[in-house]
Amino acid sequence: MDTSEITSDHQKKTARYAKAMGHPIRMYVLELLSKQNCCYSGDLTNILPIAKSTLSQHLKELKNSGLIQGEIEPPKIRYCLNHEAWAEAQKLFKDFLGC
Amino acid sequence: MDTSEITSDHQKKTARYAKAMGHPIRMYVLELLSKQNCCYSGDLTNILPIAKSTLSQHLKELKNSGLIQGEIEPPKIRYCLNHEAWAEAQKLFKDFLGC
DNA sequence: TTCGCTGTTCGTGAAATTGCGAACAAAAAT
DNA sequence: ATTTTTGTTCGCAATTTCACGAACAGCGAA
Repeated sequence: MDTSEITSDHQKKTARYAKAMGHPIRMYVLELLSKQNCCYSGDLTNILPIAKSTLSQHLKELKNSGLIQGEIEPPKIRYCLNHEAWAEAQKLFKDFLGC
Repeated sequence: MDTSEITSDHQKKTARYAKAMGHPIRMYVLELLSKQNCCYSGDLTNILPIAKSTLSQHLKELKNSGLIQGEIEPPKIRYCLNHEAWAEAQKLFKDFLGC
C-alpha cells in the first residue's frame, strides 16, 4: 500500500533514523561516536563480540541512514558522526518526543 | 552471539523504543496520540490506507514496546500513550542525542 | 438465538534483517 | 612479488517484518 500521502516527510525521516537506532549494537556505536568523536572499525571488531562481517553490515546500515560517515585511512577506516544528520535527528526527536 | 555484556541496559532499551518507532505508520500513530491524548483503532482504520489486520499488527508492536496501551470499551478499543514509558523514552533519547 | 460491529489472530507470501564463514579487494608491509 | 592487514561482499540459514485476506472472538443490538 502507499502511505506516502498520509505519513508526513518528517515522520518518514524520524522512522528512518529510528530504524537505524533499532539495534543495541548500532546504539553502542552511535553512543561511542557521540562521546569520542571517531573510532576505527578494527577497534570495534576487537571490542564487540560479533563477526567483523556483521559489524560491517551494521556500520553500513548506519552509513545508509546518514548518521555516520567513514573516512578511508588505508588500511583502516575511521568512522565519525555525520553532524548534519545528527543535528537533524536531534531536532526530529526533540519535536516528536517534546523534550 | 551474546552482546549482553557489552551493550548496556539503556542502550538495549533505547534500541527497543527506536525499533518500535522505526516505521512511518507507527510514527504517525505515536504523533497523533501525543497530540490528542487517545484515539480509537477504528478511526485509524478509516484514516490509514492499510488493512485493519496490518494496523492491528502495528498497534501490537507499539503495545509490546510499552509506548501505548489499549483500553477496551466494547465494541471498540481506545488507545493512548503509556506516559511512564513515554517519559522514559524522552529521557533515554534526550541523554542519547544530547538535546 | 442470531446478526452486526469491532478488533485479533492465523496463514500466506515477499522482503528485510541478523548472524556467520568464506572469498574477495585494496592498501601497506615485507 | 608476495604476504599481511583491514574491511567489504557474497551466499547461506534462520528469523523477523510487513502486507494482506480469511477466519475467529467478544460484545452489544435485534
